[in-house]
Amino acid sequence: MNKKQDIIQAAVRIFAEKGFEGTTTLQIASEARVTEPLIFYHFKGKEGLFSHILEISFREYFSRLDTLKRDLGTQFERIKALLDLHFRLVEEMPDQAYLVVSTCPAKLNYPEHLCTKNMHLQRERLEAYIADCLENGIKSGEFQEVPVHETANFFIAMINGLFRQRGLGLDELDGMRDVTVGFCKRSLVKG
Amino acid sequence: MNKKQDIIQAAVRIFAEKGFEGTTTLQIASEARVTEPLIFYHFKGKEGLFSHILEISFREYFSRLDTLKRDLGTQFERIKALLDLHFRLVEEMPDQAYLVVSTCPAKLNYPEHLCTKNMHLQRERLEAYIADCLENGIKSGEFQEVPVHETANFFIAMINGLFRQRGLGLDELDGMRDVTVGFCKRSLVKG
Amino acid sequence: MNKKQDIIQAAVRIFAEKGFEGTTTLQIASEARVTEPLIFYHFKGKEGLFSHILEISFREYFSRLDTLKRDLGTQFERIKALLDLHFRLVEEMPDQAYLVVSTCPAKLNYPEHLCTKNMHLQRERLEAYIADCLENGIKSGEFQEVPVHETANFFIAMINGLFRQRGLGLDELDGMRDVTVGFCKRSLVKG
Amino acid sequence: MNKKQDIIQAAVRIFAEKGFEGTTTLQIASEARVTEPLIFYHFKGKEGLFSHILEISFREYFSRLDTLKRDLGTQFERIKALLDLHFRLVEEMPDQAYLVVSTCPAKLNYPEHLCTKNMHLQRERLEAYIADCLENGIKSGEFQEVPVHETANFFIAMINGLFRQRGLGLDELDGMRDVTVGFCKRSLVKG
DNA sequence: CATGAATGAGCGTTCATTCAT
DNA sequence: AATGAATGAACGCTCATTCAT
Repeated sequence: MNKKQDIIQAAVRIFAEKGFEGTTTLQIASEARVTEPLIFYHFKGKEGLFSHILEISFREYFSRLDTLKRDLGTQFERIKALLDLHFRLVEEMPDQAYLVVSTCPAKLNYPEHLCTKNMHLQRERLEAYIADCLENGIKSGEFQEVPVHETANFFIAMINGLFRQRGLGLDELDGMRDVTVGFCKRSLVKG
Repeated sequence: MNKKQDIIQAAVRIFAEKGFEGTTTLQIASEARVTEPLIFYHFKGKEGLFSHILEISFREYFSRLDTLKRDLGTQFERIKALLDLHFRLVEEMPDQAYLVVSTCPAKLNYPEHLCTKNMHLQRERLEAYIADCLENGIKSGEFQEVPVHETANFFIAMINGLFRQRGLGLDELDGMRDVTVGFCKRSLVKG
Repeated sequence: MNKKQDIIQAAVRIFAEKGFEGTTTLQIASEARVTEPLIFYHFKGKEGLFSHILEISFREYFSRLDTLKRDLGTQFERIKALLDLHFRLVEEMPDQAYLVVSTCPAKLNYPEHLCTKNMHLQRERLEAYIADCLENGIKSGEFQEVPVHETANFFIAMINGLFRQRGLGLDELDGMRDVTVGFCKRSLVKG
Repeated sequence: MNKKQDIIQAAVRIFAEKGFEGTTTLQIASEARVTEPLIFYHFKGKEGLFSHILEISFREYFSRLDTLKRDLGTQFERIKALLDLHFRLVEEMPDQAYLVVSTCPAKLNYPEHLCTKNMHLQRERLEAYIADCLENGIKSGEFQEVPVHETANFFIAMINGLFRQRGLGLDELDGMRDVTVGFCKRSLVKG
């Protein structure tokens, strides 16, 4: 079991760094201090290992999304919770986070690919969550009137952009979270 | 001359779709209706072709950045001009735009790579431009007081996120531009 | 004990179907509902298992040859008994019969191989038996005068051809036996 | 073109000696004094090379069958011509002949395989030819009355057996041809 | 007796690249 | 300018085998 985990750990790191095609099974095996065939023994091959990692990453991600509560004080606190969740994710598992964000889009042309299905699922869930916040906030007078669908879409793009930037090590996390939250709050919340 | 352009065109499309490692010279040659050695005759090889494409893409991008005027009416109009520039770019040359955004980050570990240099250059220029807008706007009372550096960083991430999303065909362009501009305006501009 | 037999049974079938090189130990293990190392425990390995099968197959074959009686009524009845023996063999143990006939020849280049030795032994015994029949038959006036050595050789080739054809399921056994016997009888027996 | 032929020549020899699975592309490349990738350049791979060889072998075989004349003096001369054709074939191109006879049967489980189709075609043609000879010969009184279908089948098995034996170098050709022809003549032709 | 984990050796294949023409 | 032939290097993967348990 130890070596199996070593493989996963090494693979996550290298896949994140070099992408799927740019990574060789030998690189993974070397970094995991294991021989190549063991990758084929535990997972079914390079693709299988990659899928396994995606699966556990998406599972972790979706399970975190599940923890978002519907009944917080204000709608903006729900928005903030969503942003926090992503900042925390990228902080706690930066490689996995970046791996998904950077390699999955390349698979969007293959409708049956694990990436495609999960990415669409992710977008649907994020959009539903954000749209719900916005609608409630607008109805209750907490938020400005904004086009719900497009704004949700904008949020998703923004989150992805922050995600990638963070994964690439191009900014400092602490400041960014507050600035992001502040930026969104001023734009959405009335007064 | 014709075939050279055919190669570039094919390469841009396939590199954008499959990434650098995921693309083979045979695929490019086939799509360009050309034989492989011609790629080596015109460019120095796969890497050379890739670099050539990056070079012209970044050149086009930077030359567009150069057209941004410093003395528009308000600072937010300058911000808006920057956003417009990116939306227009992704609309006019979607493959090149997406290619740069999606494949360059993978090279950030190689400090000497064309991608790395140009990406850092891009970030510096964007940051300088946005920071200048923000500082002027804050000083003149047009903008809220925001942390300049972090907000510029946030803008860059946001622009990248929108860029990628658009390149992936995951949203509709028209609505997004207005929503984005509106979102930023409400957050920045006083009153 | 049970599992050891399961392995042999599975191996005979798959070796016969796919040849020695075309068969993997995993295939055998799977079909025998056993793990691969057990093959190495009971036999010494793939080659050992193969040899074991050859050994029992040839043993069975030679022991059947031993039962052929020298003092039947006519020499042609001895020929007929030989043909019958082979038809019965392929009927009773088709996989083993076909396995030997189809995989052994490939080993003829290795003089030390079990196959080579046994095949030469088989040819010698068949030739001796047939030649004896022919010589006696010719001397007694039962048979036409035929070149003994070459005719024996012809018989061996014919038997092998029928064997293979039957093993491949390309003809119906019943009719073939009578036709074969009749064909040889008319050719050999006088008047 | 030279090297392409070298590959074919080497492949025919080694495939014939070791079978399809027992042969490695490296062996072929080495014997042909060529690098492995050239096999994939000219043919599409190991399987492609194998198919190519089968194709030209069967083509040659069938084109020889086409030359068999229908209007020879006697029906037995037609039978003799068929036997001669096979003895000549194995003499002139022993490797190809043996290759087909020894490796094709293993593919009979795959109905779509080139081998399967061509082997069935071969059997049909041989059976049709032999059956025609027998029927005419019986009608005209040249031949004994024999069951046509089964005897044709017997002939095919016999030819295959002789073929294989010869390909394996287990007998001497010259004597065998006369003995075979004589054996069949005595059995078929009246008086 | 039996297995899960692990490996060394080698296989068929791909790919970017070179070279003679 | 352009190509067909050819190759060195490396890749993902399979397989028979070993070993600790």
